[in-house]
Amino acid sequence: MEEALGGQLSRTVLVRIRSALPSLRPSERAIAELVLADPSRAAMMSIADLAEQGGTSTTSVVRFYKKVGYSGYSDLRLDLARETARESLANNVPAGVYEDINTSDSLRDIVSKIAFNETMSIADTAQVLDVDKLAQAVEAISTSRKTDIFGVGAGGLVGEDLQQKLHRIGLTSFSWSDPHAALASAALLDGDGVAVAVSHSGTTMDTVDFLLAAKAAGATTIAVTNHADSALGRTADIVLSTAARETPFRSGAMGSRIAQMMVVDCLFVGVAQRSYDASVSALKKTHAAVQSRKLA
Amino acid sequence: MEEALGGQLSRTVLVRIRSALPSLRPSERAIAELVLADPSRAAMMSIADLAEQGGTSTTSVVRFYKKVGYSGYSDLRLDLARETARESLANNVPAGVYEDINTSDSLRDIVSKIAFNETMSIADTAQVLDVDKLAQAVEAISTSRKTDIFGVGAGGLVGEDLQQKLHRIGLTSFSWSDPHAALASAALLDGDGVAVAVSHSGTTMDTVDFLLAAKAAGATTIAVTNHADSALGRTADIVLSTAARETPFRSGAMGSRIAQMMVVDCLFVGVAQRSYDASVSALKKTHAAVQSRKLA
DNA sequence: GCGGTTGGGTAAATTATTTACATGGGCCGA
DNA sequence: TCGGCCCATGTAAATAATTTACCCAACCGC
Repeated sequence: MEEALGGQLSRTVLVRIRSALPSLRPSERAIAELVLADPSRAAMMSIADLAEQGGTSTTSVVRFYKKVGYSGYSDLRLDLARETARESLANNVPAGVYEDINTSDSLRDIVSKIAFNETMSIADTAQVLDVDKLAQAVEAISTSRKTDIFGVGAGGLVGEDLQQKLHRIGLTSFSWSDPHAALASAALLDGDGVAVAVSHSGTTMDTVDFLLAAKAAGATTIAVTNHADSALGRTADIVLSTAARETPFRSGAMGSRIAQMMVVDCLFVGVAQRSYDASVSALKKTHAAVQSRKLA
Repeated sequence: MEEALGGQLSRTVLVRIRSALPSLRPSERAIAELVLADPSRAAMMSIADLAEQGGTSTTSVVRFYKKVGYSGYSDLRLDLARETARESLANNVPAGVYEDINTSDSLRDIVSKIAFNETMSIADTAQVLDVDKLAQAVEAISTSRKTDIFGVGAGGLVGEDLQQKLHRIGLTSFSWSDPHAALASAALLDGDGVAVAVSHSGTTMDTVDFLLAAKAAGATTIAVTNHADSALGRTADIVLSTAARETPFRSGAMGSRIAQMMVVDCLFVGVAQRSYDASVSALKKTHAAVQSRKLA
């Protein structure tokens, strides 16, 4: 009973109550049984409620939770709430989220499946992402004079996102959507430049050509791709791997785009952190700049 | 917010707090931020504790939780406990992921924090997303003659993403980045048209103007925003709410963009599913079309 | 039947919460 | 620049919850 400490470390209230049961006196036991019968309801009752429903007094309720090991009633209450929340979650895993989306899915199913898929894409990518490589990429971009970014289709949007972000902390970067313009810019890079290519498959010719041009010009090349051993991956100096789940509606490219965004965010925050004060001040300025276009 | 009912049915406290944030007064917001910074700790604090730590008074704490939609403090407390229990189970969360990113974080920490933040943004959004509203939006877009999409900054990228997706299944849609062009196109909409606006805050003037123009022209208007009670939300016929976590590096807009993407994906898949065969065949064609630009 | 022990409760003390009301600072019109 | 008004916030009183102090009754062994 000496483990006061607020009770938050306690494992499983219900188990403790159950094991204390034999040592409880009748009126305390009545309370215990009430709690065990419906813990989530109990969590929402006051001491007085509990006492009344158990046909006893508030004092007995107090004695009950002290014997179970709590120093205060709200500690018990919170633990009860936590534990029931945990259990309801465990029973709540929506069936079939792994499957692809089909005609019989309700909109609710679709939302669940997409949420699951995208969540997993992020989690997997976080796991797969090589922090050393990320550090190299951060270093390269931070010290770069100019960063050219290229991707087509969905990858292009991710590239634009990175460009917007880098720009906002005062770095010079360009995101190209036209392959010719991208090639031209890449050709003008030098040893102080960086080229970033975004492609899920890593097989898009234009994207590979872009990195090749940048490499030929002497720049550091970075690839964001799901397939490190693709043409793109083999070309790049630094490969940042995504781990997207591309199940539902394959061509929607939902998981891959989310995973790429996540990598780009890490890249951005890593770069911003290296010059923290300058970045924060730049972000403040850029934020303030758009405030005039906002309503109250 | 009509779901008082003691709070036990409430979806995701943190989401509610976050979306109420802009409408809170400074001292209330201090409390809100304290809670968001460490919800599980907040669950164990009394009103007085919270007031003291927030440098304000108990009254402000009361006003805070009333605005967020709770009728009593213990309701909030319990929900906080439930939710943090759920989250810590969902992805046995490394310590400190709630905090903002700071100079002492390693790259590994950064990756963890971003992954957690984005994962939760998706999960929260999935929970908060109103399926009926989504169905209405899907219906409107599916039967629309033309869909105009507008957003600025990060919202613009999300809009482009939606445009690309709709286009790929053969629907006529445009994503505008220039506000004048957007207004012009919106003005030409009619009852068969749909306008989609993407804005986290819902307060960007250009975006609101765009929806107003579309509405005046007779089109169905859809808003994707974190703040349903913003100017944008009040303007739109259909509001699709996101529930982004905007903690780390606030202006990075990472959580909001991910959440918006997720909503857009649901919209897209919903629309695609309504005409499943046509969509799948269109997707095959568009996929095949870009194969020629790919390497073996 | 009498001291002591055990179970249980009443009511008072303490602490937490909610509500009512007061204050002060900023903004707008004159 | 002044006065009034409103908004944000706080102080303090009222209420409701909790915890503690203390009391009573039943039972048990002698």
